[in-house]
Amino acid sequence: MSAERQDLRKAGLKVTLPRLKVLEILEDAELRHMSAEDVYKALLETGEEIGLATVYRVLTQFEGAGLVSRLSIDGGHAVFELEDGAHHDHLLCVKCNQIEEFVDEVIEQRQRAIAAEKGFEMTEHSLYIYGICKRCQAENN
Amino acid sequence: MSAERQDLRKAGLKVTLPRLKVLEILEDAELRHMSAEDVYKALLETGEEIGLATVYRVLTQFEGAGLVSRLSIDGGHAVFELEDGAHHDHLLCVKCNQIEEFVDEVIEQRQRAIAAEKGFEMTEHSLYIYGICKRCQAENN
DNA sequence: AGTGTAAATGAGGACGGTTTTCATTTATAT
DNA sequence: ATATAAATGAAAACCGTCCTCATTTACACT
Repeated sequence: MSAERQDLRKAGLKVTLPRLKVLEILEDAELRHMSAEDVYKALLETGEEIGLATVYRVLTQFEGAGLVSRLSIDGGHAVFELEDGAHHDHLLCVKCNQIEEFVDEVIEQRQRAIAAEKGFEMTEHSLYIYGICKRCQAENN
Repeated sequence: MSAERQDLRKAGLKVTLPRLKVLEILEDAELRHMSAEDVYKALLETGEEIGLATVYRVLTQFEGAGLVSRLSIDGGHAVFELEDGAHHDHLLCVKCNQIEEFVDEVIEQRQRAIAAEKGFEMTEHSLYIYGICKRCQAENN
């Protein structure tokens, strides 16, 4: 049994062709961050006839099962990434849309402190730094 | 000439009734953070017959003119707030949708440092802390 | 292996927030 | 006053996402 089949079983999901294929796409993609549309197109390219609605459903289930996490990029569509258990925040290039990840314990700590100060029971947070990546600066277009 | 008229002129916008009324709503509202729909409803309550499309247009123009800023809440609709020149981040209650503001210079600084480390020229950032506010915890519903 | 049953899928339409279109109205410069 | 460019209203278009429902599929149990 492949590793993907096991992952799905462990997540309590029936092993179906759409789920296997979506998981493969996410694992094999050179881009770690993909929108539902990206996954759909990648599936088409590999010759799989899987409906867009199914892609959305599967990604949402994967999110619920903890296999992927969903990022809500500023003002736009959702982007998914394979969950690796390690929390991190994101840095986005506003020109090429490349996404980098980072973790900063100082920021994490300050956030907890602020929530506590305000009397909030923090459930989660989202931090995005927007900017122009090194490569795009070099191309300065 | 009212202060609102001057604000609009200064922003390079023609002084029209819809723009004046939207600005008044934002200034007089007890809620500092309002969606386009909120503003639209508030206008109806004051007896102004201004179309929702116009509200969206006006808010977008105000954003471009620096009169308001737009928050992109996780997964949902946009929320607008009067711009007061002072940068701040937000803390949102996931139960009552109340929004609080905060500024933390340590976090600001760490963000700049992270962008620099990664070779990014930072243009902006967005930080939202989600949680349950004190009041909602007390009601524990 | 065969089969019943609940779950998953595909196709297309619905949906909600936001934006566009285009004909009509309005603010401002002259 | 009037010309003209800009702003507005109403309705339709849009876009990402989700739902509906008929059909297919995976899995549990003979």
